[in-house]
Amino acid sequence: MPTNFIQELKWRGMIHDIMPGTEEALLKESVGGYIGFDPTADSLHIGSLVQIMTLVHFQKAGHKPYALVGGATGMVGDPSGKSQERNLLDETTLKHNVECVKLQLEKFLDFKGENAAEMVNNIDWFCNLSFLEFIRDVGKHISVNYMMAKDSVKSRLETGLSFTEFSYQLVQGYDFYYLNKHKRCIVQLGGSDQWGNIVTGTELIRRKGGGEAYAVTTPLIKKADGTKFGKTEGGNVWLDAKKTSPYQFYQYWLNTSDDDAANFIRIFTLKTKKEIEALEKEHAEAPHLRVLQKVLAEDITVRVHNNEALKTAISASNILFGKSTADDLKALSEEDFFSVFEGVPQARISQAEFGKGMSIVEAMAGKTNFLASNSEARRELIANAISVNKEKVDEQFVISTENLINGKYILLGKGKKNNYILIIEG
RNA sequence: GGGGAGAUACUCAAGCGGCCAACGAGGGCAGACUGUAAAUCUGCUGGUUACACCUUCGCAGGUUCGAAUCCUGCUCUCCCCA
Repeated sequence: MPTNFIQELKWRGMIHDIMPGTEEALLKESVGGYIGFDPTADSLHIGSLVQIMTLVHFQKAGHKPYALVGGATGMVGDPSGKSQERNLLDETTLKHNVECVKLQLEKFLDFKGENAAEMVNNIDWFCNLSFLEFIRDVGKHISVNYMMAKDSVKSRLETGLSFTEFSYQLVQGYDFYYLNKHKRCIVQLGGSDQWGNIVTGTELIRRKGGGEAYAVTTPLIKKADGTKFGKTEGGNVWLDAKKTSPYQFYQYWLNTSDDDAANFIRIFTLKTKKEIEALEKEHAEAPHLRVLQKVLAEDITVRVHNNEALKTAISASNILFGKSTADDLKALSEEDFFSVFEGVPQARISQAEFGKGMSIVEAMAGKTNFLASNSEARRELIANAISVNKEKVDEQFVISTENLINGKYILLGKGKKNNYILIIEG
């Protein structure tokens, strides 16, 4: 007997829109449900984490989750939320992306047991479907008028969209139909921008076979300060450790504002209502300890990466933001040093170039490009923002061999949050 | 087709012959405070071999001792009338 999936999402604030009858249908018996992931890059980013969590909850409620990687839909391009026609990815890149995304998704779901998760790729049912078959069997059931009424299409009529993007909703709709017919998939989940596409699917299922089909969408995640969720100056926050190091990943969550932390912990962790309320109380009593942010960051980092990565991220954070000194830095073994500072920008300079020493300005800008120009380095030095091995320095400072840790590397810093490692190669 | 307005640094927006590397606001960065927060206060926000020099105010020329500011042409944008 399944538990109440919809109520679970509701108290977590994860429901934007829901089709009438969905809750009842999901309570009757264990069924299948799916979410599609776009292979637009070779890694998912934390925006997709909402969708992943929805699938996780779906499975926990006793249903069978299907994670669909859009090998076929990726070839078409979803116009939803896009103001311009997209460029198509070539097939090789697409294949590569599909494989990468698949591997990432596999981490989160349980592929064993009665309601084991399943990975599907829509290229498998599209590759043998001919164009004529498609427009006869699928296109015949959905009117152009209906398709044009969708926001994703309507908002593009002024600027234009290709037939390819226009057809997208039919392609995605067919996915739903296919999974509904072959895998007993009765609900499609997704972000709120997917509502239109999902509904085309339920419509197709009803018209083509009279089957039952439902839809649930999650809200777009917003931050209280109005900036985009999941973005930093450096770009997206990725799930791939090669693109966003576990340290940066951990830091992103740790820096969640008080206003957002309570929402995020509901959405991105599996903590129960009781646990979360207790944490909120604790946080309210001692806000400076930032219990919510810490639990949030730890929980997600462990699930996306692993325990080991979390440990390193925490120790890196303690060293960079805690009370540690130059001596603590020097006490780290070389291996620890580099694993702690993985993901921190690095530059290498030859022994010859370093010579007996190097001015701090050259080390920050001229020779390394950590900062855009020597002028900027000077400005920051005057503002007392630059540190060498955690100690503030002034413009006169010259880095000498004595400052090098283990004789070969050194930690430079600008302000509280920017660190750079300079390595002298022998 | 006719008439008018405009194009200034990341964005908005002053300046209309020398005092302009260019007011101000936003954004960004940093300092203080703090909780690696918010709010607040302060400084910075073209480059360099730095009390000077160099490159910048749509593009290309010109006038002048000297122009972002004046003239000519070009490109683009907006508005009004038909």
